[in-house]
Amino acid sequence: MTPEDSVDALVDALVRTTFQVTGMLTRLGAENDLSLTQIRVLGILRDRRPRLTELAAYLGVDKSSMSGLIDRAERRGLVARDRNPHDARAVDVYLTPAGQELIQRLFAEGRRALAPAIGRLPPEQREQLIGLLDTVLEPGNDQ
Amino acid sequence: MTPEDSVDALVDALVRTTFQVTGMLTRLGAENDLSLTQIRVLGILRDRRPRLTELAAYLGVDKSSMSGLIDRAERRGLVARDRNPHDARAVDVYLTPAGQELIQRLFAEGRRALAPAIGRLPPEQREQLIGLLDTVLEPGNDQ
DNA sequence: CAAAGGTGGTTTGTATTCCCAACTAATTCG
DNA sequence: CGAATTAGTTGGGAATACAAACCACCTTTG
Repeated sequence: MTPEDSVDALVDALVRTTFQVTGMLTRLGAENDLSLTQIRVLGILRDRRPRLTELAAYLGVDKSSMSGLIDRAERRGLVARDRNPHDARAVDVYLTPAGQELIQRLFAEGRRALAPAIGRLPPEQREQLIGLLDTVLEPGNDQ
Repeated sequence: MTPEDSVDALVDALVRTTFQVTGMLTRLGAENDLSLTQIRVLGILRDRRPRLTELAAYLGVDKSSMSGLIDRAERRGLVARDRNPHDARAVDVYLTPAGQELIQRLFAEGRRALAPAIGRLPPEQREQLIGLLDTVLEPGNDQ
């Protein structure tokens, strides 16, 4: 396998993994009245408090889409808005306790859904895989 | 790290990876007038010729959603329908040459977008990662 | 420091996506 | 053969998405 081939094969494997996990998340979301995008929003907010445009950029959607998305999530009591203290134009978004609880529950369900797949890997290989994924994704959104 | 912890950490890493790749795919799709779901459809059809309901189940959406989705993709000349020869109720979906060309181009763009991330991994670790991902996801859609 | 331009969000309008429920047609099973 | 299933489509209504227009606030510059 040449280095070029390994890039191709790895992109392929990453995309297939993504599709599989996305399918799982979509089903999980449907059971909880959440769209895939909403799940992604909650997942990102788990450990961040971005402004609205940052969130939109991270998710790859338009800021106007994000505005409505946050509207509905806010109406459901899952997230809240706050004016950014350093920039009066900006709006920070964060999880409410209810939102935190929900994402935590989803995460637990996700763990259960992925358990059979992960179980195919002995623990030491799991840690190896974690390390490799972390290396690949570390610096956040390049591009 | 206990085995239980490694499950948690791996789920986390897989989900974060999925979010990142999904963001990339969403942006890529937007540049080509494709929704994320349409990209997933094209991606699946790359090496399969499923019937409509299979496709819907795989993507985690309702078959009626899939019907319209295929309608629009068909109108754009990307996919085509064919009656299943063994079951007159069923409809097989497959990529047209134009669809094949498009998904190929998307794949190339995806490779370019992921290049900096993948570049952080030496070739032998890439192959290791490919192997691990294959092991985890091998048997297709369990659950 | 005031005007000009840039940036962050919201709103409006339109197309797409999605679920649900109802329906048709084909298959399977009793 | 008739009843129950299964595959797919259609129609209705909500959510999601982008683009464009807009307001408010920042930043830069003369």
